[in-house]
Amino acid sequence: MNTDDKNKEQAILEAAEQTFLEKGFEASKTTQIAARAGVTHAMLHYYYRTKENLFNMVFDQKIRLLKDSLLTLLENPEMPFLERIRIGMGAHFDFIVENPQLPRFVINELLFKPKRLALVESTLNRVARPLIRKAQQEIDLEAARGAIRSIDAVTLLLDIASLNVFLFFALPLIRLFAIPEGMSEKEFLEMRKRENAEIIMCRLKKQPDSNF
Amino acid sequence: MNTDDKNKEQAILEAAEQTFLEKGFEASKTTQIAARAGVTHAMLHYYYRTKENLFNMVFDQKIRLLKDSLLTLLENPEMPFLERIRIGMGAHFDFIVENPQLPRFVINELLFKPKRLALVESTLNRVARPLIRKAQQEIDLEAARGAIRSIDAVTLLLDIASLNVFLFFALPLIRLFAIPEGMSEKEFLEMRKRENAEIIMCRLKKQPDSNF
Amino acid sequence: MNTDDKNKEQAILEAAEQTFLEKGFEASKTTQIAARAGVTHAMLHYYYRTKENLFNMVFDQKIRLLKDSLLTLLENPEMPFLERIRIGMGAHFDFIVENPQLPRFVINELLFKPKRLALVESTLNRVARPLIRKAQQEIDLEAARGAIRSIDAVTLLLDIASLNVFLFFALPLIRLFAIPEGMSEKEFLEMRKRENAEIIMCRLKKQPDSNF
Amino acid sequence: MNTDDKNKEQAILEAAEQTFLEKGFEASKTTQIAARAGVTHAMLHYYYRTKENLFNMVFDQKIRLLKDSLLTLLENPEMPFLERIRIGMGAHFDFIVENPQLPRFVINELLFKPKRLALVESTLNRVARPLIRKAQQEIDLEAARGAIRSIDAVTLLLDIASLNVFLFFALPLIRLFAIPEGMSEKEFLEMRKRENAEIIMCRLKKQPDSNF
DNA sequence: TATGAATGAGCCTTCATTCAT
DNA sequence: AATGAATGAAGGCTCATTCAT
Repeated sequence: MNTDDKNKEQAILEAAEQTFLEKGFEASKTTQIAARAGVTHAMLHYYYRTKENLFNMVFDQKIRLLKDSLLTLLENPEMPFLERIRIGMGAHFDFIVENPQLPRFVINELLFKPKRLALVESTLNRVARPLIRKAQQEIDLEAARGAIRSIDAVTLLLDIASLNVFLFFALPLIRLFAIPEGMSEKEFLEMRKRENAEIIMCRLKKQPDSNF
Repeated sequence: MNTDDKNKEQAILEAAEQTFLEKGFEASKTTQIAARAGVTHAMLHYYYRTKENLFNMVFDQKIRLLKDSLLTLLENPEMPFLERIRIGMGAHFDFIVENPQLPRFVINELLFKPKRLALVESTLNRVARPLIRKAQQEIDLEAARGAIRSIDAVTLLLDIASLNVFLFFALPLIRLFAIPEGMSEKEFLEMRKRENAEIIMCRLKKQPDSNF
Repeated sequence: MNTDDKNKEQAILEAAEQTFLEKGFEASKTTQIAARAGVTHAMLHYYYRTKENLFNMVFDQKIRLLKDSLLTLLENPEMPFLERIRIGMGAHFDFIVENPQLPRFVINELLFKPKRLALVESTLNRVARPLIRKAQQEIDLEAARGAIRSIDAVTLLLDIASLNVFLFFALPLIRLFAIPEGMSEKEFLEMRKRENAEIIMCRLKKQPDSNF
Repeated sequence: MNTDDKNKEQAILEAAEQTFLEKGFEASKTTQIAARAGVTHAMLHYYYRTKENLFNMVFDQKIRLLKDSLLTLLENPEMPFLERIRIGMGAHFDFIVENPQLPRFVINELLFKPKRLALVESTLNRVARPLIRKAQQEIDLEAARGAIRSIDAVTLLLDIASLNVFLFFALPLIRLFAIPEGMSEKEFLEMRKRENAEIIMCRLKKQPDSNF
């Protein structure tokens, strides 16, 4: 297999990735993917046999990307806890900026397709549970020494994910009328990044009863 | 037209609604919708002519539902500002509990389909802009009298929506391993509702610089 | 059956007639005919059972009309032969003006549908052959007494029909660019009527050898 | 692509041509065309995409054929005017003998389909008008020098077309009972060819007033 | 490896016709 | 008599996949 072959195979994969991310499995057509990759339709099936198979390649790569990025985010550099959260949130946000179609893809093609979700369930249990347990331990430690309010780890992670991810679902709407005059989209996103971190900081910060 | 007849027409609409909400336009098949409704395939076309048309009926109803609920949420009962936010957030949350598939439907079929988004753009501009302006005025008033921190209205709304909506995207995942032992899903959602309100209250509350 | 009923039945027949004449059997739809007649689709089938049957009613009526008109044309008023030809041609021409869609209908639905043609073959033989024989006898008589050139009866009839009928096939084209400036379509048709008669007269007129 | 492949594509086109010529667009079914061509139904769509498209291929070719033949007919060999008319009429007649279904096809699918006629209107104006003008000039010249009676060019062309074309519409009828005993169809057509030319010659010939 | 050709299955839709009331 | 509802059959078309070369 020479470079050219690899290129073709890769071109198909990239065209498939773009198409699947944009439209999902059903609305994507192999003919169109092949055309986008600049190869014959038969070629696509020659390399990847079935649409399902091609989709799985893309899917697995995206899941791997997601897993890797999450693991990276949860790495433990020497840094105060809150600072690490703040940095981690920023990195998460930036990751989505780089992969803006990924959240929708994951939700539509993984979370809301029971069959596919079942396939990754065991992996999730194996990988996610320990991570969350570890995170909880650290949070408890911080709370115990009075650095932050006590909080459930899942709750915190969900808060962060909600703020960081949902923005990108709302973006097409926001573009229509909610970006302030004179502000570029990039600036808007920067502002949101700060806002999101701010909210989480505020949430974690030790404070008097929120009795108002 | 007796009850049975109406039932058939209605059954098709309901089957279509479920199917479209679950799978989106492309992945939904009229044959399958008809089967689900317990009618012949031709019957579906007899009542609704085309798949597109049937979809639009469902779509329009959902958009109307969304619009009505938003307007209700933004109504102005006699109540302190923060309390109104809290109540409104809860109502919003409850609305999604009742319509858990709606957010994904709106995102996939409206926000990420440029043609469809373009169709409602003018309506959005007409309806949403004034509401936001009004909200901003009120916020500014509250901030001026020192009741809350100053905040951009869009930012606040986006914060609220993010927290309330994204939860339901993550739910299939959460069900797998993140609901604490002994807690029902209902209890979990109740907890999240409080958490979301808490975060927003915290965000709005007047406080010293978050200099930690 | 009261007047109203008859009206409905008649309305269907008329709508069918128009539609079948315009578009032929296959391109005509019973739904459209019913709509055109202002009755429900089921009504049409209630009265006429099948599309085929409805078509036959229209068809038979048109064939009868055609036959009657031809018989009228070939009637034998007391008049010199050539004059009778001229008058008959004009009447034929006028008949087509009144039934401009009939020739195309007959050609498409009768002459070029072998099955249908077979159905009327025996009738034709019975009716047309004697008429032609009689015409030939008269022609031969006239020729014998030197009033006209000798001619085959079928040839003459075909000449006449060609000139009178084909004009109406060419009319859509003629309308586009061949009607002289300042001449109305009606005037154009009058001119053609005279021209056609002129040609036939010329053809029949006793003359020296056409050796040029 | 070997001979067989081309044959298949070609076979479809030929089957389509025959079917469309026989029945027109609406009454022709792609399934039937495919069967007639001896290929699967999907194959037809593989090569020609849509029925409309396949029809257009046939249609355009027929229009081209028609145009070319007309231009050939109007070519200007060195020959006396009347002789040229006679030769041209014969060629026209022979062209229809070779393409006996063409006139009906043109009338039904072009002249009586306003949309299609509109499509070619500009071409017609561009091509036909000058030709007619030129023909008129020549006629006027001949008339001026006393060689023929004066006549409108459109009138003459219509006379010729009527006689040559209509015959083929009447042919199914003529076959049934109007071909003289002992005469073959071929001989009959030869006779008609002469008759048609004779009539036009007679029409053009300088003569005393047709006052009989 | 590469590809044009080929196909079966399935989808959306229309339509003539029948049925129940 | 009248009609809304219902349906089987068929039509046009797409698409993932396979085959022959």
